[in-house]
Amino acid sequence: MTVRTRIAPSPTGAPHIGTAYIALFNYAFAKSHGGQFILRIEDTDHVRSTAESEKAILDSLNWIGLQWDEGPDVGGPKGPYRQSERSGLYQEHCMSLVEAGKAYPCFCSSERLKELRSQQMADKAQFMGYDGHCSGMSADDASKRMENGESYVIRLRVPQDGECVVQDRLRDEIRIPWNMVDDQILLKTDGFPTYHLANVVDDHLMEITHVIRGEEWISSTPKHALLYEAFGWDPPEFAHLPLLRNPDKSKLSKRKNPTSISYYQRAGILPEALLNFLGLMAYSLPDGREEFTLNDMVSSFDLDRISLGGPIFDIEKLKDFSGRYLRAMEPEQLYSRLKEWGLNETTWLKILPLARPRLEQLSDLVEMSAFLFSDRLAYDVSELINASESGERAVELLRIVQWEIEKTTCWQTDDVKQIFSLLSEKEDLKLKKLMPLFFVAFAGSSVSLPIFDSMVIMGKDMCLRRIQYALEALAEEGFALKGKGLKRFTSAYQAKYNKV
RNA sequence: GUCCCCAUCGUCUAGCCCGGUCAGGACACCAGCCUUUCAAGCUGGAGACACGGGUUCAAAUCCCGUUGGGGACACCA
Repeated sequence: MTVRTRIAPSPTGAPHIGTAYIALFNYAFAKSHGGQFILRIEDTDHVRSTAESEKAILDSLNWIGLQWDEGPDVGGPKGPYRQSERSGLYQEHCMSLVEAGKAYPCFCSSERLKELRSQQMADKAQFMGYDGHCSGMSADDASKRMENGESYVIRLRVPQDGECVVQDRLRDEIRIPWNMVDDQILLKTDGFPTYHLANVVDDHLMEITHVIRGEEWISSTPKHALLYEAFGWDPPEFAHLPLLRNPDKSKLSKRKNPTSISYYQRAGILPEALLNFLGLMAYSLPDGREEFTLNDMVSSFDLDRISLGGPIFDIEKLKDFSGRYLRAMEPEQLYSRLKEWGLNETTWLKILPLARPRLEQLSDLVEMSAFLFSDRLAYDVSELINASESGERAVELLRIVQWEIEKTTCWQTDDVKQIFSLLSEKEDLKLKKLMPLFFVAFAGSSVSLPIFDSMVIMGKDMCLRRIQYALEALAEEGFALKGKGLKRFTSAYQAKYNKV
């Protein structure tokens, strides 16, 4: 039996550093056993999935140096590798479960479910989840209602009592009482599968032998185990990796840390250093070496050496690693990496039209454009505060723009401009009044190159990071939104900006 | 709240499975050396077995409990 592992990202946002981390271990495990590593796109959430995001994920994983044997771009014998192109498969499989009585149609409205949930919350119920309202319906009744065109979902029939024993490669067996598991939706109203169904069907059909994924999945593993059993399939071996954490130990999140791989790319972290560093998270080579290549890791890889404490993603140490790799390069090599990174003709030709009207000496150019290549700017906090009505107001405006940037999927000058036009309109402030703050936040000075174009050159992730840096600088001076104030501001923002 | 997972320097970790070396390394920090400065480099320093009970001649290591942290509880993955 050849080992086959997979990474199954969902294309619903910026490529996440955690995806690369999980992918790395899947890759290392498969390759160390002479097996295959597969990339599958889990785009069953058709509302949130985008083609841009899918592309960004593939690009990022490629950038970091991970290559898959099968995937949507390279093809393979078990394709298609995009779940949206496999809908028929899930429906067939799901209906076979219904016929066998292992799943059932449910006609409950989302209103009823919402009510149920808030009731459970209010009662502080021990069990939160579906109450099995439709589970006892006769097959006749159900098919009648389906024929009548009523919308429905298909739910998995989960045992009422007893416990599910899950084998985890990295832990002892995990026992979860069945009454903690609710009748999971398998097929949504739109006919698309949920993660649980699609994942199990695909892992089986793609002959995945080892499911190496994040710890967040432990509690839904019983559903997956039950599905394998219902289909009469042998389950793969499960290994749940500890989650990457923020410095405050919570699960790594973009609110508290840059999580997008493309940010690290823009910031000039070397991909081999990032990969090396990720290999140090929850893992160590048997010989204790800290600097290693992907091949080094593969050749000595031992999944059982994973340590289970959730590692904090420490950017300082990542920078140190990047520095080691950089310093080891010959100047020629360094120069070519610099060009590859972005210090090249293409970039300069984008910058020059912006800089030209402002030039007196050629030498002006370097200072003028330095911020486009920087990571963290040396902020003068008083400038940040003075560029707005007050420190508090600066924080609010930066926050709004942060949220608005996150919402955009396109990143051309017009898209950027639109963000600020909206802000100007909603906040009833002229752009001239509004923009100084953002000049300082993005460029480090209220006098700079045209900011919308500059933002496009820097890229969305770097812009987001600059806001974070500016917010940090303001927080050091005591200007911050947190706790209840943040909550109140967030809902006010949503009411104001999210008009549908 | 309920269920589940986890627990060695501030951080990443070695050691744990198979009890017995001053608990080892790396980042960060501090000091010295080198150096026109800084960085890098080199040398040194400070810094951890969460707590309480067992088992044992002996516990970071095995067992139980407590505490702490984290995750999950969606027609998201």
